Formats: sequence, C-alpha cells, structure tokens
Amino acid sequence: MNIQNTIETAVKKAIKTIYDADVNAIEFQATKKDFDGDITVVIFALLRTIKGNPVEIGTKIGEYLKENVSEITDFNVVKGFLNLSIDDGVYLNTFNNIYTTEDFGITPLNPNQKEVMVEYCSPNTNKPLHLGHIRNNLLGYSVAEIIAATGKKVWKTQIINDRGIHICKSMLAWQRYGNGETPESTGIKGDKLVGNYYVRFDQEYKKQISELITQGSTEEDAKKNAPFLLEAQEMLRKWEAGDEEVVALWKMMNEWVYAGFEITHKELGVNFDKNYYESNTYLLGKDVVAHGLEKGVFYKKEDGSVWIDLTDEGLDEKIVLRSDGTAVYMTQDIGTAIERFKDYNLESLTYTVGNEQDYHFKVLFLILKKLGFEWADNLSHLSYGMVDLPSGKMKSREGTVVDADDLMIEMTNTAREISEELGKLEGYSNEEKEKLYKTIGLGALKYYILKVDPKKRILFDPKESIDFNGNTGPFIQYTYARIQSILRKVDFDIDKPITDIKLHEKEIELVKILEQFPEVIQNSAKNNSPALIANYTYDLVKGYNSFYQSVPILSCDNIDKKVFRAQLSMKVGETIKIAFKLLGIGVPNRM
RNA sequence: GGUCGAGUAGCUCAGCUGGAUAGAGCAUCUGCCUUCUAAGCAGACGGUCACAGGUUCGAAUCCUGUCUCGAUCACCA
Repeated sequence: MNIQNTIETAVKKAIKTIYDADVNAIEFQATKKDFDGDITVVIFALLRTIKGNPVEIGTKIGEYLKENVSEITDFNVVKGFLNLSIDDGVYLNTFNNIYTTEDFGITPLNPNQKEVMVEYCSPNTNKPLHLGHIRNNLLGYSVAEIIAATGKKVWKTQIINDRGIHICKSMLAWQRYGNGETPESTGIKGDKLVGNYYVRFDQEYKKQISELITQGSTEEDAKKNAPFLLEAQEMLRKWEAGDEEVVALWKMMNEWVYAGFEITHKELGVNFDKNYYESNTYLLGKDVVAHGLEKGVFYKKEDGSVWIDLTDEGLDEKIVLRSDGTAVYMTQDIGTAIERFKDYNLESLTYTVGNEQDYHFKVLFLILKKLGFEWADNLSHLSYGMVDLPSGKMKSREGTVVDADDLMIEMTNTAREISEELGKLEGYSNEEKEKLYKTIGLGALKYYILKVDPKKRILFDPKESIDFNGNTGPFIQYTYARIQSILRKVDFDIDKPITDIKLHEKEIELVKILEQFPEVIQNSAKNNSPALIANYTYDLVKGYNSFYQSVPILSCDNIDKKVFRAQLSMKVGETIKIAFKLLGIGVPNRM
C-alpha cells in the first residue's frame, strides 16, 4: 500500500470522526516547492460535503493525521491547502521497492493479451525519405515500443505505396534519360537515384507545359495534355494490365528503392515486422463495398460511382468506388484494415499519418463502423503536425526538402566536432568514437523531434536544432554517461538495503520523480505521445543533476549515505536507459 | 463557407482528469571546475497564458463567441 492510499484512508476516517461525513475521493497534489511538506490535501475540494472554514477544517484533519498516522511527521495549512510532511523512512521504503524491482515500470509481455498493430512510415517508392518521414518514423516506432512496454504484443507495419502514377513518372524518366544507370554503376543510393528521375520527369513535364502554353493552350489543358504525362498514364495502364516489360522495370526500380530505404531505416534505428505493399492491396475492399451497397451503407449514383452519405455526422459525402468501378484510396484502406484484422489477432490498430489526413481517417473509421466491424472503435490515427523549415514548406519537386540521410550525417558530424573539442575520449578506438558520435547526433535529432507534442507543427531550423545544451538528447545522454562513470568507481556493496538515514531534500525529490515512471509510461501509451516520456526524462535528469551538485556521492563519509546515493544514481541511470529505449535513443557509457 | 488542430517569456517548448506566486531550455547578465565528467550547477532578468464573456471557492486548463496561423472538404494518394 503506497503512502497516498494510506493517507487517503486516514483522511476519510478523520472526516468521518470529526464531521461524521463521507467523501468519495480526496484530492492530492505534490506540495509546491515554496511550501513545507511533501504531499498536499486540497481542502477546497472537500467544502462541497463539509461546510466551514477551510483553514479550520485543514487544521483539524492535520491534527488528526499527525496523531494517528505514524508516517506523517508534521503539517501546516495555507489557505485551503493542507501540507503534510512525510517521514524519510517512507521514501527509503519506496526507493527500496523500486530498486529491487527489475525494470520497474515495464510490464512483461502478457501472452494472453490481444495484439496491437502500429503502422508508420508508409513511403512512396518514387523518392527518398525526408525530414517529414523522420518524424513519422520516430513517432511510430516510439509509440510501438511504448505500447509494448505496457505488456502488449505489437506488430510494427508499413504500407509501401509502390504503384501508381508517381512511380511511373520516375520509370519513364529513367527509361528516357537514364542510359541504363543503376545504383551499382553510379554509386548512388537506390532511392536517391529513382528520386532524381522523379525530379527529372517534373522538369521535362514543366517544359512541355510551357511549350503548350506558348502554342496557345490554356494552363489547365497543358497540364492535362503534356505528352510526358500522357505517356506516364499509359505506362500505368500497361502496369495494371501486367505488361511484362513495364512490370520488370517497375520491379527493378522498386528493388533499388527498397535497398535504399533499408539503409535509411537501419541508420534511423527503426524496423518493421510486416510490410504491406499497395501493389497487393490496391484491389482490396471492392467486394466489401459491394457488400455494403447491399446492406444500404453505401449508395450508387447514376453514373455508377458508389458513395457514402456522412452528412448526418457533420461530414460530407465521400466516394468509395469510381464510376469505372476502380478503387480509390478509401477503398483500399477499408480493404487493408479488414485484411490486417484477418492476418493477426488484433485488438487495435494505430495509423501514424500526418494531420493533413485527419479527415480521411475520420471517414475511414466511420465507414468501418457503419459496416459493422466492432473493432472499428479501436482504430486510432496518430496524427502529427508537419515539419516546416524556416524557409517554408518542404516541396520535393522544388528541391527544398531536408533529406533524411543527409540530416543524420550532419547531426553525426556536429556531434563529432563538439566531442573532439571537449576531448574526453582518451582510450577510445576510432570505431568506438564513430559509434558514439552517431549515438549522440541521432540522439539529438530524435529527442528534438519527439519531445514536442505530436499534434504540434515543428519548425525545424537545421542550424539551431543541433543543440547539445538544455532540454536535449545529448544533455540526458551526458548525465547517463556521468552516472556510469560513478558506478565504475563503486567498490562497496551497492545492494545493501538502506533503511535508516536522514534524507537530503534533493534525494527525496529524486525518489518522488522515480516513483512516477510507470505511470508516465501508461499515460504515454494511452495518449500515443512519446513527448510525455521525453519530458519526464528531462525532469528526472534535472533532478539528478541538482542532487549531484548538492551532495557528495562517492566521497561521502557516511557509508550508508554513500550506498544510498550510489543506488539512486544507478536507478536514475537505468530509468534513463529504459526511457530512451522507448524513444529509440541509445545511451553511451562515456562521452 | 463547413470541419479539425494550434496560439503560453524575444526564440524553442512543458504545464495530467480545473488548485497555491504559470515552469524549463536558448539568448542576456552574476557566481561556482583542488569531490565523483563544467555537454554541468546556483541565481538574476523576462508573462495581459491570442482577445472578450461565462461556469465557481478557484480557469492557461471547462463552455460560448471573436481574431490569427495551419490542415482539410477531389472519380489524387
């Protein structure tokens, strides 16, 4: 039984004894720093059941608690707040529990639990990954890890958008201007090479448009009738018809892209358990639509297109099948969702997709619900804001994107420069150093992105984002490294339980923060927000650094205090490590 | 125009189901390396929580309206 429950019971008893009244719940909060005490009972909240002066009520309850609860050593009342001081022994107890529980806060995998799927990344195969994908990948991966930490089996998945007009554009440009170039022959990463031809397509396409306009076309017509686009559309038709030559080209170029993505994902430290390919799923969902049409969920217009009317829900009408009978995006997503619940024993499914698709997912979930799938209530859209640059939006066709690979290299280089300047790495081999620079550089990038609420847009300034001070990944990593340094020097029995010392306020502070970790993980999973864990970790590190500067650890004369402080350090280190693992960030033993 | 999201210090961001004097970092200034890693710590400066009403003992937080920014409302994906 934790201390808060003990107090809650006692407060209820006090109220019963003094006022002969029953209260459902007692409201607690941590005592603000400027006041004496550890935990605060909000007396204002009781005024609904007990009439009277809050200060008087607080004092009476306080006196009762001091008298009857051994853990409460003192109290004071400020306005409607009853501040209680708690005996150090309680904190030592709490800490000993935390200390002896391995991986506290992490629920072990429960085999009886249903499974969860998290989709993220979901790239197009016509261009390399960029900064926006980085946010997506980091969020999706981290949320998957966090959910797994609550005891659920998680399947990480992505749907690869490997077909459609966009990839045909790259194919066409390569066919025309490529001269048989391959990643091997050029040394260019596969996704980059294909991306280059996508850009090339656009250049030629634009040229043709302006030519048509000078010949008297309207801009609209020119865009529709530019020969290059018509050719791309023709290529798509051939692909859908299974034309051997086109399919072979498509396969070859997609393989290049996959190999490139693989490298980027590996560098970024994310992975997938299962890939879905749009080329396999784009026909799914049509039969479901037919079925829904019979059930009256959908209706058919005169031209043969199929729609759903969501005006009752405050939304619009939405098309689910074209008049020529082909699938739209929505059709595929309906089919794919159903497929996934067939493939796995899923409890829920989370889509990590940018907030420009909020409406789409709202409609998708609603349709699935109307179709009668009970799991539709467990679908969620992990929606996140766009990543903008100081110069504005990223436009791949205009070359203003921040490339994922380049950015990671840049971050690593900055980490190298700063580390070399500080020169603390004697005895490290070059290989070890390079690995460390990557850990720090990527730690900075990942933390920078994950610490902000997913809903919010991020303004990414490449220059200013590479910061290693303050609320940053490297700052937390640095604290971890310092803790490891202390632990290397421990030459006493660190497992000895300490039960009877006077605690420093910074130590109490730390125990209080540590205690919250399991709850933070749960909240983080519930809200699909790694930011909660990131900011918690920062608070923990702030608390630790403050403690670290306030009291001697290894050089402390009192052996019990020394042991306790080493234990605290160790647990803080473990907590950082676990928290960062959930964020997909590594921690170095030295830096 | 409808819908959704955001608006907190000069900048970047925290602030859980309403609680005390709204918190960090960066930037600017002041101290602290002869104890364990100074990528650190302690402190100063900096706020009309977009605006206006409402709900109540009490509002950055809940409700209503307004403003600004973003997204979205395609037989695109």
